[in-house]
Amino acid sequence: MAASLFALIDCDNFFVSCERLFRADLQSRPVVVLSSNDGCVVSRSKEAKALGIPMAAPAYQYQQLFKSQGVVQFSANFELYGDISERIIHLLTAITPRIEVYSVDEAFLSLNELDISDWQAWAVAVRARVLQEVGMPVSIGIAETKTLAKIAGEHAKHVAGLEGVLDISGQLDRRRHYLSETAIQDVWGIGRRLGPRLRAEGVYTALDLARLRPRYAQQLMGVHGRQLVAELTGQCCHQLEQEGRVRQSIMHGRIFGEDTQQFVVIEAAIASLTNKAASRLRAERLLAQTAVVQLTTNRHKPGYQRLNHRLNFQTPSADGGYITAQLVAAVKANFNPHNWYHRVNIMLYDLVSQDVLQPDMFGNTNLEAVQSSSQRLQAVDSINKRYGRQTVHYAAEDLSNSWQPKRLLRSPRYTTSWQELPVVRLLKP
DNA sequence: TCTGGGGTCCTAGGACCC
DNA sequence: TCTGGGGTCCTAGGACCC
Repeated sequence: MAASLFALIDCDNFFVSCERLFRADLQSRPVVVLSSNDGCVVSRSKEAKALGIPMAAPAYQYQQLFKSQGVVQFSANFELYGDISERIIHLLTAITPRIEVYSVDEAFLSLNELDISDWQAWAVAVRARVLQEVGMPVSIGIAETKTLAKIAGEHAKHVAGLEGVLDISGQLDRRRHYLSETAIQDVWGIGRRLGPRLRAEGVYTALDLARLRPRYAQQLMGVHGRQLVAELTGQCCHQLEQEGRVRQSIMHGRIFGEDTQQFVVIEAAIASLTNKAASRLRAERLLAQTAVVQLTTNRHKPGYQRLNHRLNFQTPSADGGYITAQLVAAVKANFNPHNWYHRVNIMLYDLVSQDVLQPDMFGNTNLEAVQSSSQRLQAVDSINKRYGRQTVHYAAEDLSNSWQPKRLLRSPRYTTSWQELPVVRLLKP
């Protein structure tokens, strides 16, 4: 079997870089992007990192610093980020169809099929092309396994002189050097729990981890540990995953714009989030057999309360109206009007394809019920596709909008809304 | 006053079976 | 009074990712 070779393409400070695309004036200023409700910092420019603003910092604790240092803040603008992400994927797919879109700002490419002699030069060219055609700065790491490519990508981003590109394939000394320069908690798969546990065992760097006996690694970290050691020594455990994987769940949740004791506000939020999830189900030709609703108070305040309700459907469904009605009824029965509710989550599980609807033990699929609701839903979906999302929606979604998160600092949806296109002004000489 | 949202996978333990 | 061993399924919770 031929040895494997991967490239990781990773956008630099993705959300911030998206905002900068349309704001040339922000190129060298500190910029942060905030989560929904403008709660915490989810993306930071290099300059913002240098000011000591940590990832996930609660924005309210840093307002003073933002002000004194001239940090520019944005609310997350996911419409914009999604569109930029698609453009990059489109470009990379033209380079090779052997691509795994790992997240909104990262993709793995399988390089085995490409006939290239100088990977370093190739990566430099790819990087220049993404910058030229989309305007996005990226880093590229190349190695025999995904875990090693991630590590190479991290160093490509930070080590001066590398210019955003690092190939550590086929060079044991280089690989060892960069592994020894990688702190254990920066290894892909080592999080806030395993990091301290490993350090307590004397494992401080990726190189220390690579040298563990696989059995011992498995004892410490389960089967992941064993795979991690293999990946760090160049044995590929994680292949490229292209589309075709079946999705396990769909979840939508929101922290409310303001905490509430009113049932109608919660009903509106449930209706809206459930219908969003259900239309995603239909877009992927799936049906859910289980739905869960969780309603909670603020966990940062005393007297934290959770209401958790699970429903199993005899006939799998993608009918947002039906699922909403069930979930709303379940919440209503357990609703406590003295609580200040803070957040609601909707989850759809046990997904099956519409095409292989399983009959129950008596041979029934309730096909008629499914078909009549699916005709109605198809009509709704095609209207919304043509005239825009939410053109047709449930009245319950309009009962209140006070649950909707605040996005006071959102930039225009430059590339996805006709009303918000960027405007170019010509200055007279 | 103010602390995101959307996912996946593994494991331990209980219930139950023969 | 004695109190096995092997197996499956389900669930909750933990851990990780971006």
